[in-house]
This record gives sequence, C-alpha cells and structure tokens, in this order.
Amino acid sequence: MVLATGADPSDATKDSDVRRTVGVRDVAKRAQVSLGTVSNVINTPDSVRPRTRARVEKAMSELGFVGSRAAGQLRSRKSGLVGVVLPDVGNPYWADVLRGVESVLERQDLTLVVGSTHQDPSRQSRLLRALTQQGVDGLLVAPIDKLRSWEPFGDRRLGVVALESGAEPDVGSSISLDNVGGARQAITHLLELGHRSVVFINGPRSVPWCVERREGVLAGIQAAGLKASEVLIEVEVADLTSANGLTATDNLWGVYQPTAVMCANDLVALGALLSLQRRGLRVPEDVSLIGYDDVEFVEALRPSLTTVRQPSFEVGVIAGQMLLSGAARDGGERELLTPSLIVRQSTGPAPRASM
Amino acid sequence: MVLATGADPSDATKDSDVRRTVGVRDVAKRAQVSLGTVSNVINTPDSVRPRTRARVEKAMSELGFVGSRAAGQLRSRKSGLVGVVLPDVGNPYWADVLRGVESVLERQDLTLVVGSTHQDPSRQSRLLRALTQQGVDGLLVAPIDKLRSWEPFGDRRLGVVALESGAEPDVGSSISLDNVGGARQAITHLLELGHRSVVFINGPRSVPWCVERREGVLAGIQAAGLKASEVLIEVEVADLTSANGLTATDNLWGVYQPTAVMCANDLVALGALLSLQRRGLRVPEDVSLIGYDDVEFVEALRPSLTTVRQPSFEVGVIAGQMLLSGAARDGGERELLTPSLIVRQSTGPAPRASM
DNA sequence: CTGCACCTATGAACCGGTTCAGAGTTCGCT
DNA sequence: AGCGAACTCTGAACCGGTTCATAGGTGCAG
Repeated sequence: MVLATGADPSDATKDSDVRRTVGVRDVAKRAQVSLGTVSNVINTPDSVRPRTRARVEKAMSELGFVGSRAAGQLRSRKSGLVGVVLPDVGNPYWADVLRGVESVLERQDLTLVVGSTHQDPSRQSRLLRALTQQGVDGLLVAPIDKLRSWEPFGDRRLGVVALESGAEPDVGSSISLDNVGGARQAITHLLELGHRSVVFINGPRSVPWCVERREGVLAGIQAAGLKASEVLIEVEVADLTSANGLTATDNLWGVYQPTAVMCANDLVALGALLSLQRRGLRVPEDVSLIGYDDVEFVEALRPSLTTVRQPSFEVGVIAGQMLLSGAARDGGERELLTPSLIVRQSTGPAPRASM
Repeated sequence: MVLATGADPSDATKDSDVRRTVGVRDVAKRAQVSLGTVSNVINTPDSVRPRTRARVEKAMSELGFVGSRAAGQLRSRKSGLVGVVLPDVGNPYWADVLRGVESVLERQDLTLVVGSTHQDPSRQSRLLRALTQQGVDGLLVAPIDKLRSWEPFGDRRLGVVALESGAEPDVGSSISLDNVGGARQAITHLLELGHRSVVFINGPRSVPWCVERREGVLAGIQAAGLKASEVLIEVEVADLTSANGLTATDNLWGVYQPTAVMCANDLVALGALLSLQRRGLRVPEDVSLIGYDDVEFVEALRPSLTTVRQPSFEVGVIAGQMLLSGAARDGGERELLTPSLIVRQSTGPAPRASM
C-alpha cells in the first residue's frame, strides 16, 4: 500500500442512511449463541465446538458479516498492520524490497501499509505519524532524515526495522548496505578507465545513504591520488527520479562537458541517458554512464547500464524476518550487506580529447 | 501503501508492559478541560477559544499525545482511508496512476492504502475484504475479476471507482480506456508492415482489459481481411511482468518463429526484448516488437519501443476527483479515455523470408 | 436591570469486537 | 452412579476518541 496525506475529510455528506452494519451481536442472535462465541469463532476457531462453529459461520455468511478492524484493534491493541516507509514505491528497486517483505509476511495475518516520502522529511514525519495513529504493529523505515522523535513510534508490538539508515537508530534493528563501498567501486571503475571529469548526480544531503555514497566517491578519488575538486562536479536533485535525472543532465550540459556521469540511482541514470542520447552523444564513446541499484530494466537499455547491484529482494526478506523473529522489537540486530559492481556497456575508456 | 495478507499474528509476546498510552482524558486532565474539548481541538479547532486551544495543544505536546485512529473511527464512522486495489504497484504504469490519485487526494486528510493483486482473483477478494474491514471511506479498484459480491464494499462513504473494468460495475463510477481500440491500432500497425505471423502475449482471460485487448487484436485482423487462426499465435502469462515475458518468449521460440511479437504490457515487452536479444535476433530487422502502456523507460530502450500510450496520470487524477466530488458514491459517472499508438524503432517491415 | 442570542465548554453515552472470570457441559474413570 | 478435569459457552466490562444535548458565560438591545 501507499500512503498520502492531506487536510480535511470532514466534508462528508450528511448520511441520513440509518442502515447499520451487521455486528457480532447480530450474528450471535441469529446463531443463537452469545457474542463472545462469535468472537471466538473469528479468532480461535479451535476453541469452539464444530457444530456451534458451523452455525455461527452460516449466520455470518447469511448476514454478510464483515468485522470492523477498528473495534477489535481498540480492545486487543493489535492492528495486524505493518507500516513501511520508503523513498519511492515507484522505483523498481524499492518495489523489489517490498516484494521481499511481502514474501515473508505473506503467511502471517499482517497487512502491509506502504508510503512514499519522495525524499521529503516533512512527508516522512507525516507518514510516521499517520501510521502510528493507525496503530501499526511494526514499522519498516528507510529514513530520509535523521529521525528525531522516535519515541512514540518505537514501542510497536513487533518493533521497528531501519533500512539503509546511516546512523545507527536508537530503537529496533537495522539492515544496511555498504553504500560507501559500492560508490567507491563505481568511481574507481571510472577513474581506472581514465576519466578525470566526472559528474555525480546525487540526492539531497539529508538522506543518509546519499551522504554515504558521496563519501564513497570522495574516498575513491582520494585513493587514486586525485583531488575531488579537480575531478568531480556534484549535482543534487531533490527526488531521485528519471524526470529529474533528465532535467539535471540537460541543464548541466550547458555548463560542463564531463566524460562520465555517475548517478545515485538507476532511475536518474535512465533520465541522464535519455538526455545524452537526445543531445546526440554516444554512450560510452563520448560519455560513460554509471547507475546504482541494478534495477531490472537497465540490462535491456542500449547501451546496457553499468551499475552497482544491491540485493533488493533479500533486504526485504531480512527486514520481514527481523520483524517476525522479534529482533526488531528487542533491538540490537544489525545486518550489513555488500553491493557489487556490474560492468556492462555504458562505461568505456575516456575519450582522448578530454582534459 | 501496499497490502499483503497472511494467517496468524497471534504469536505476540506477552506484554507485561503496563505503560498505557496517553489518551484524550490524560490531555484533558492536564489542560484542565473536559475530554470533549480536547476532541474539539483536534477536529474543529475553530470552535475552541484560542486561549483554551493553546493550553490543550501545550498539554498534547508535553504528553506526546498520539491519537488512536481506531477509537475515533469506531464512533465517527470515518477512517480517512482510501483503498486502492491495483494489479501491480511495481509496474510503472500503475505507479503513475497512483501518483495521479495522490496528487488529487493530497490536500484532503485522506490516506491511501494500496494493494497489488498480481492478477490473482483470490488475492483481490482478500484485499477487498481487508480494506473493508479497515473501514476505508472510498475504494479505487482495477478489477482483475468480475466482482461478484460487491455488496459490502459498495456503501463506502466516498464511494467506489472502478478502473478499467470491462463490464459496467453496478455500483459507483468507472473510468476506462478504449482497450479494444488501442490493441486494434497496434495490430493494424503490424499488419500494415506486412507481418503475417504474430505472437500475442496476453494476460489471463479473467482480466477484463486483457479480454478487451484480445478483442481489439482479433477485430484488427478481421478488418484486414485475414483469419486470426492463420496469423495469430496466442500466449498467456499469469502475471504481466518482465520476468514472465522473458520466459514466455524463450519457451515460445523453440516452437514458432513469428516475425512480430505484441505484448499486453510494456513490462512483458521488455522481457521479450531481452529474450530476443539474448538469442541474437535483431529488432526490428528480424522481429518487430510492440508493447502497451508507454511506460517511461521504453523510450530509452534500444531499439526504443513502439507502444500504445495510455494517459496513466490522468486516469489517477480523474479517479481521485470522482471520489471527492461524490460521483463515486452516487454512481453513474462513466469516463472513457482513448489511448494512442506511439511508433518508435522496435517495429519495422516484415522480413522477406517469412511465411 | 432583564432578556435573548450566540459562543464555549462539559461529560455521559456510544461505536462494536475482544477479554476473561465464571457458569454450564461433557466425558473418562473408578 | 459419582466425581473431577477438560472443554464450551456466556455476557458485562472494556478499549479511547467522538457525539450531542445541556449548562455556563458573554455581550448587546430593550
């Protein structure tokens, strides 16, 4: 699921509709049992004698009974909801992570509620607040911002898992990827190909893993005995989408003509590729291009994209397991995964004429 | 957000935790007002004198008050939730529709709860049931299956909007695309290029718009004075993903060698393209390929993909507006949008040597 | 100074599924 | 038949924010 928020739902039409929904009491009356028994049929069917259960179930279907989660949740303090806060569900990378989470939570009666922050801190806190109000039992967050006030979010029944959070969170468990290492591999690859004028299109500094990827880039440059100020041009886009990648590259090219473009994200790289191709530049002969994530479609691009592969599905699986195992609640568990560079066609030797 | 479902959340740990959450009563006591006033501050701030309001707000932040949606919803019969049921949020097309919906519902205090059916009818009914239990105020559904028992879902406060439902739903409003026309344009394009051996990779027959696209294909063939049985090879995949597109094409090629492949979906076309390229076939010289949706990245593929463009974002916007305007509740409103063929590089004249 | 209209604040009742202590049954065994 | 353990079933109380009829307060006109 995805979440969005807004301002005023109160303009509901006057509902003079008197028809009430059928509740446990109606079912109980019809099945000639007490309301407690109906509740038992719903929650602990084994504790009800088969004959009775059948009667209740018959009554339920005859009446078209659909329970109200809200009422149950109020008393039981369980919502059966797991909140997931991601930068952007539209990004295939995160969609993949989500599939991983789903695959684990599948057999539990847990419902995923997913929201996108679009790299916007205020959106993040709105989402977190909304999810807390919904009473989610567990929370998976890829923080876009240092989470200041975790307090109310922390004591979920199943706990909290931070995905790709730079700093170690003070509650719950976390699962991270070595962004520094991944970015460093990428930039090193470019430097080894002779590139000495590289543009790095990154996300906002407030995002932990953007900061880390930048660190990796700087570290790689330094390790090669070069100065970042002479080699690197940094560009920042608010949201890591292909549209922004395209615009950023378009704007940039009026000012600089680097021999390589490195993107914080495959989506941005896609945008950059479109911009370059429209401009008539050949990749990788004129410009090398490198992405990050190894999203499914980049293999089919021509040229196919060199990128840094992240085990997206696995991240989701581990996160889901942490929730179920209780590690997310008890905290302290840390998982660190390593990305790997996938060299394809979009990167090649720097052209001679370059600086 | 995305929804998933499962079987048993009961293994919660015994919480001996006695700490209760702060409620309106706690806030009321601290602010020296009645609990009703606290409720007013939350819901109708203007009806509370500024001085009083300030006192309550201070108390709320001091106590770290986070309301419980469940409790409020129980009494007010408003959840502030809008359920969205889509085939696959991972598909950029639907992600786009979603963005459209979000853009409209943004300023309302509505939370989107999104779930993917993955073309699975049982998943659809599970989702619908789960959303109903959550008490969603409105529902957007792209039905994957004739919805038999709409009854309990129908009387949402904001109503129901059916996206791309083949048959006219009996409740709510609908917004559809001319799938017959779109598919017909695509197949006609291929036939005009001389193709007489075309594979059509489609989704399951249970999905309304898959059926419609098939109809369009058949109509186009007939209109060209040809027989479907002699021209068309039909393949069906369960879920319209690139992985399935790849496998289907791989398997198929052992048996047939058509001169063109038409896919019900750009994602499937992407898979097909990968399969063809791995096999060493040139597109479009050896095989023409055509997709459906005009998802963002297909323009960047090489060859860029010929496809049928659908106004995805607009679909979302209209759907959102129908919900807000009450058209979704009162029903009867029908919107029909028209897709258009976008010819790019992946289609070309049929090779001579073909049958 | 009284009356009346309007604005605020109050708090008991309520929404509907779950809990749990206790009553009622069933059944095996002596 | 007699007895206790185990199993079923019962229903009042409860979760916590919202509703709404009512009470209290303020200000202005008569």
